[in-house]
Amino acid sequence: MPKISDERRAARRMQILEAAWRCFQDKGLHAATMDDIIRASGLSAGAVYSYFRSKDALILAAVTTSLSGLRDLVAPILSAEPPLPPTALLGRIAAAIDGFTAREGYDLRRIALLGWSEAQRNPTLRLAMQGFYAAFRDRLAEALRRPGAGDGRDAAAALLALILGYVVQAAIMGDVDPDAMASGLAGLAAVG
Amino acid sequence: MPKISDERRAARRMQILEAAWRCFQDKGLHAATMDDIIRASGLSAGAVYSYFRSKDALILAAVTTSLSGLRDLVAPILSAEPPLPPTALLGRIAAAIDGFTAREGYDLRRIALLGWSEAQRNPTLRLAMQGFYAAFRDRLAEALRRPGAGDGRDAAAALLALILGYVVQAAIMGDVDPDAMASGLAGLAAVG
Amino acid sequence: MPKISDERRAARRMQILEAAWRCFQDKGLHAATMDDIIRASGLSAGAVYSYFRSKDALILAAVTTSLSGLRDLVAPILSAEPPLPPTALLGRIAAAIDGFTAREGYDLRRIALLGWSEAQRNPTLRLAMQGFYAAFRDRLAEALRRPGAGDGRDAAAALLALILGYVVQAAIMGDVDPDAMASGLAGLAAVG
Amino acid sequence: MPKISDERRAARRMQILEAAWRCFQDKGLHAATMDDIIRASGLSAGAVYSYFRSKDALILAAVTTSLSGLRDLVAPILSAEPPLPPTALLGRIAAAIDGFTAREGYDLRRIALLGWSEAQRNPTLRLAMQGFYAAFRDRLAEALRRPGAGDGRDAAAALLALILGYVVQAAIMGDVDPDAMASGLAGLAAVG
DNA sequence: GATGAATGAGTCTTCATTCAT
DNA sequence: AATGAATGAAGACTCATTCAT
Repeated sequence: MPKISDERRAARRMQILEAAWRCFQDKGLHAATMDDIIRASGLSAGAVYSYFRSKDALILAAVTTSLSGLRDLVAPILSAEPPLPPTALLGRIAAAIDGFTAREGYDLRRIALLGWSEAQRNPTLRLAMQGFYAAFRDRLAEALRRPGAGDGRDAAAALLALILGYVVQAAIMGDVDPDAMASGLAGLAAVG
Repeated sequence: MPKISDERRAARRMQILEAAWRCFQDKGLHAATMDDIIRASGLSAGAVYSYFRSKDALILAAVTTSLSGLRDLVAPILSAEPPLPPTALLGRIAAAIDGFTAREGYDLRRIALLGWSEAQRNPTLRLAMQGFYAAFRDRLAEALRRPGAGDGRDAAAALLALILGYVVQAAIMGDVDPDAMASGLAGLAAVG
Repeated sequence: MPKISDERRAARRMQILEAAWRCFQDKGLHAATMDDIIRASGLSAGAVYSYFRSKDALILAAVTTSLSGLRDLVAPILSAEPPLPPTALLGRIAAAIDGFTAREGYDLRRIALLGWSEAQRNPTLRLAMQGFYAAFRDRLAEALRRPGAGDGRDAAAALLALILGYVVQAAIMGDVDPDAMASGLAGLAAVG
Repeated sequence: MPKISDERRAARRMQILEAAWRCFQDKGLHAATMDDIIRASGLSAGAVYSYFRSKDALILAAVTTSLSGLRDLVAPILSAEPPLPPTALLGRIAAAIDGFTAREGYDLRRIALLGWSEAQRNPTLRLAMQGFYAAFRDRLAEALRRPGAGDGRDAAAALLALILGYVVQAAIMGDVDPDAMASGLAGLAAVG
């Protein structure tokens, strides 16, 4: 076979990544075997390994790719004009996360939890995640900044916590939804 | 009279559990081997297996025990009289979580993330966690209930999200603290 | 099982080593698989790996153990009194090598060739071999030293070459014997 | 006229062979992968396989080609007139081997050791080597034959042993040289 | 009761070779 | 003719669990 086109390479890569997401979601990052993923991808072992050097590399790619997909989806919400209030921001972002999930056929919220867990023992992954979440928090701070108020740094940390905590509850409990979250934040503010 | 007193049995159990926490934190739930834990506990393989039927049972015990330790620590905060406002609740609970961690010499916040991940493929663990977090959220709802307001259910979900999200940020980023969280929530309310 | 006795451990180790010698001789160091050796040893994979950390470690042990067995066999020849002349030394040592081989049921001369080959890419093995042959050459030099003559250093290198070259010819050609070797050296001296 | 001239084919063949020598010397016959050799040769997999049917065929060619290169280099020494004495023969041949090595940029003495090792499990290679060394020993016997003496057969075996043993010591120890070898043989004769 | 050596199925990964383009 | 992506059968090694002593 002659050189393969870049598009075809990218398509194959995504094909493997989607197989990995499915397997990781079903069995977890460690219990999913490379053989599971290879079979699910429809390729051979050698082919998969020519796209990802190792299982760790595949895990890293699976997690960071889902993270950047999410970033792209959330970006327009953060730069809405005029800026959205925190409750709307929370509701919209949570809904976007749900939509991301629903669209692809596997629950990337669950992949996120797997990634956090893995980040504790995989330094490369940890760094990637730290970078991602730090940038995300910065963007939240910008979206929350108001003339005459502070830099929005703590508020951004709180809003990020709400988002992450939404993901955890969605993955573990399965009984939360974006609107409830937004109204819950409003309720907290009202009691406050 | 049994060969080994109940006290001694309980002490041994905790000795194994602490070894497991150390190993799990260092290497993750799957990468930590039973041999690692056995060695760290100072006992023999047979002894460890006489306390925990399997690695899964040990994982379950490690996670649920850390969860109930946390519950005991947080209980007084929830039943404070007069009831604390949400920001204070958040700040105090986050501080209690940090204290729990600091006191024992291993970071149970990290164990929590490992548990969430594992819960996705381990039904028993998932059920245990769902029960724990549902009860915790109920107690938060009680603590947030005010005469003339709603049942505090959504607010409790939001507050739980803030707490869980604090744990995630603490474990992954390491750059958040209880006070910042509390003031961030206040900031969100102010902007909102 | 309780702690195993040192004797039993040593016996098991030798059992594995002999299985390894057989397999290495039949297939070579790399073509012989751990599975071959495991099967030949009659033990389980885990048991074999509890005695030898890796295939490389097993190779190292197989080669160095055969080397030290040989050293023990040759020692008395080198310290014969009165000292033997070079031709006798060569004949006796070559015969001892043959005997070592014949006695054990596998041809350690062939293992030697495999070891030399492996030493080129395995630094640990190379160092072990350099140490062994340097010491052996020193002992040859002592055995060759005569009052009023030099230090026997070059002569020892030549005698070592004769021995090593004998091993090569025996392994590759199979048509040499100790006596022919000794008389050949005498012939060389006569022509010289 | 073929698409590619015979010259060009021969040049390509040598290009692959030299890549193979470099790789084999660095990593050994088995640890060197076809991919290593393909990359080192600068050709494509298909191209390399059009010159050598299999890795075994390439190994065979690499070893036998180096052997015949050596034979050509040594031939004039063996047919010197008047015939050289054994010590001179040994010194000159050892020096020629060193020169062969130095000239090409990779150490064919080491390739020889690899070949001996491989010959034990590769019958074709073993036959090729037996043929080569038998012929070489015959030529040594001729060169050693003197009127009124025996047929020089044993002496040739001893001289071949000295040469092979020189190669081993050079490859493993790296602390021998042709002159020391020659004077060592003289010393042996003197003590004898 | 306690020990820790042994088990062996299962994991990740490699690599000689082929063949569609 | 030439390319290099794809194949897939092995290979080395691990580790939860058991059970003879």
